[in-house]
Amino acid sequence: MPTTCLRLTPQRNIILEELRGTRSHPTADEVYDMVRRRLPHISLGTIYRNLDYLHAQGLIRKLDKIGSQMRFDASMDPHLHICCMECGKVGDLPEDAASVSVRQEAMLDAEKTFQITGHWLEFHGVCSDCRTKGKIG
Amino acid sequence: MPTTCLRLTPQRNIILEELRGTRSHPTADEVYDMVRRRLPHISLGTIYRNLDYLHAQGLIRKLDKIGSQMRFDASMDPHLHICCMECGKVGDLPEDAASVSVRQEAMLDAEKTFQITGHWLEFHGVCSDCRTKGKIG
DNA sequence: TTAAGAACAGGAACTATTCCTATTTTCTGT
DNA sequence: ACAGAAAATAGGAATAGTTCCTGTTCTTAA
Ligand SMILES: [Mn+2]
Ligand SMILES: [Mn+2]
Ligand SMILES: [Zn+2]
Ligand SMILES: [Zn+2]
Repeated sequence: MPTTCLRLTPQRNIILEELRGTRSHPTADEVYDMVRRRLPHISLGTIYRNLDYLHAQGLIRKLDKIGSQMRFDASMDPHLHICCMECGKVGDLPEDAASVSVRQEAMLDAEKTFQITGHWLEFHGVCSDCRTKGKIG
Repeated sequence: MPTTCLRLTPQRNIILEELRGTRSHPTADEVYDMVRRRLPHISLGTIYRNLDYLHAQGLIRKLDKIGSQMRFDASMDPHLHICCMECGKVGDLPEDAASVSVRQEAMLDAEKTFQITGHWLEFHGVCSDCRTKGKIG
């Protein structure tokens, strides 16, 4: 059996290290800026390709529903996200902060057409920076 | 007091009528195709501008988290959405099909930084068309 | 060692959406 | 009804996040 081994090139390693070193859920070009300090000749295409690769390998998360740009997250333990409606900052919520309960009887009709496989839940709010700005300005 | 009156131009009226005549949650250029049959000279910019206007006036919904394109929905009664992971089709679920319960104690820590104002919940699944295609092909 | 495959840098292409501008339509006060 | 002001429109250019392409370099496995 051909083992689909994980190939960790220097570029992939450094992308992963940088992502693991932040809690800011950076966009692709924020990752680009972080990685370029250590690999000045890396290309943005390599950033995108390898973020996709690492996500496909199950090593990082890809948040494609938050804001207008994709964001990436190296923490794989189950948790929820909250996004500031003013500045777009993304924060973490503990996994048990909220739960989604589904009423089967109400789903039955929908299940005739759609087979439900999962869901996406995200929270919206205002971060502390934007709240203080709002009070002063 | 200056009353901010609702301006319903012919273009806006027809966009609204077409959107109210479908349950397909169309994208902007699908609305464009629908409206162009009745207004052959309308521009895509007018479609976008007026879909934004109608959304700002609270007359339609704008689904910006589903798939890679915005989708629009004229049914304003509260309901949830389910999106086919194969073809991107969007369907409705009754509002009481699912509920999100939030554990206040788990939120307290997060509330110190983020003030939570709302949330977004959407379901993922496979539509019946894609299920039959999968079985045959 | 060598051939095949994978990943790379750099930059072009793609595309959904927004922006710009000259023209037309609608509104408001007289 | 009329004139001036404000808003909306058509058409097309610009923007920007992401993907794709190409020639080159690196890695892996006989
Ligand atoms: Mn996170
Ligand atoms: Mn709907
Ligand atoms: Zn903020
Ligand atoms: Zn489908």
